[in-house]
Amino acid sequence: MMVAVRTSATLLRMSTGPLPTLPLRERKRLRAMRNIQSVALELFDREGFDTVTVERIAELAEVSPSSIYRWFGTKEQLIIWDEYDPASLVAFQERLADTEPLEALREVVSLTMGAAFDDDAERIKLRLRLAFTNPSVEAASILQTHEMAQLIAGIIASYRDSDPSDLDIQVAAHGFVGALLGALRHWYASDFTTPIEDIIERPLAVIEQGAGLP
Amino acid sequence: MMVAVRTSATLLRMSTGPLPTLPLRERKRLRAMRNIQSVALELFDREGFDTVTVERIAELAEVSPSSIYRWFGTKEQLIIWDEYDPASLVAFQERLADTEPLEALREVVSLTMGAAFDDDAERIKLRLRLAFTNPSVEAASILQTHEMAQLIAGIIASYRDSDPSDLDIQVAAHGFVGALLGALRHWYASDFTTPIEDIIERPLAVIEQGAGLP
DNA sequence: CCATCATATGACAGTGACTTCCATCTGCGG
DNA sequence: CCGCAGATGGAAGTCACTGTCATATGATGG
Repeated sequence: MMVAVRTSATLLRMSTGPLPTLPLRERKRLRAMRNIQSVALELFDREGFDTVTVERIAELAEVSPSSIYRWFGTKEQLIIWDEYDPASLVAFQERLADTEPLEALREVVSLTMGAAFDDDAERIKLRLRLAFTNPSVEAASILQTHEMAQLIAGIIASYRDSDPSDLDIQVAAHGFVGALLGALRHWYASDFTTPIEDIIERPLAVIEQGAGLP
Repeated sequence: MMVAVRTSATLLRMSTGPLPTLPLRERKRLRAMRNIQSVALELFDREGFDTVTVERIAELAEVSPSSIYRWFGTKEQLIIWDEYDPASLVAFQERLADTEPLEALREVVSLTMGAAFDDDAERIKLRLRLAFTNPSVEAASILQTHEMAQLIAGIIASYRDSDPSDLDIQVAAHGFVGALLGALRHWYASDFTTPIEDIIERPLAVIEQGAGLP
């Protein structure tokens, strides 16, 4: 989440109905997960992340706690999880064939974050607010963005035919996601009034031209 | 830790004895904490972070688990905690009177990371390895660097007489610590063969001139 | 449409990090 | 040396998370 990237399939989707091609079992699980996340978000919003137990979410969503842990892994992922993340990753990797990494990143992130925000702005806001409000959720979010950085590092490395642990690449990848996280924090702090384009554009500009600070 | 910054007091210190000015009670607590951390690091190194329980660390260090939690807060902080961090922060803030923020950052971080590494290289290496190896410790480390970013953002903001949540400032601060974390990860991956100067210099260069990537 | 099989779910019993509370102890000032 | 404030240790409790296994349910071939 947070840096949620959506595939074109999502953009074409008009309603929130399930994709008809998926097996019945998968569809059921996704529907349950959507429901569980909704229940969890509402409870977290009303009573705070720490106060609400997973057991209570399970009761309200009418599933077993075991299933919640099997599907989401951790309590924090109830907020962080984004249904469309996997598909978005695929879309990003497809685009890499045509464009160079940073440009592909710009296009996909920009396009899909806008789409995600248009699609269900309130849910995105709530998730970001919860992420920046609670320390453990924040930690999980940050960790996730760092996994993204490692991913980007790997992609840039293969593009330049060098090693992912290369200093330049590490610094650029982590600098970017760090800056993106900072931009998202600003976005949240500004109550989402800053245009999305800026939120994407500035972190990329930092890598390309520097922050131009004092 | 990780971006450990040490005060000049530390640099002047020749042995590892306690500072004589501190009250007896504080000295005792610091001595206990040093010992607990040593015990913990050794156990984590030998048996893995998840396998070792806090209770067992408490037994070996001859303190109660209560005290460990009171002093360190979390199990992860047994690795992350750095005795000299608070004093280093003070040193950084003192230097801000003379120099502009980025330069002060460069000087203090460079000087003190070098000193820390010279002082007890093996301990630093071990802590970094544990931090980059175990997910929960990594999360805690990353969270700490983000607190550092917020701190830097605040300092730059007051220097430029603007708001800490300003987009430029947020992006620069988080970009820097993100890049620094990336550099540290590279440092660890290179088995600490990369010169420390580079580890500090590159992240700052990213902010000042960009990564110059593709 | 049904039997069979693979797989997913739910119930249960743990483990261990972390919190809270209180009795006890120990430096510290008079 | 005494009395006090604050620190420590001990015990009991909460809850996230993990394994295990019987049961249920969707997929598959007849």
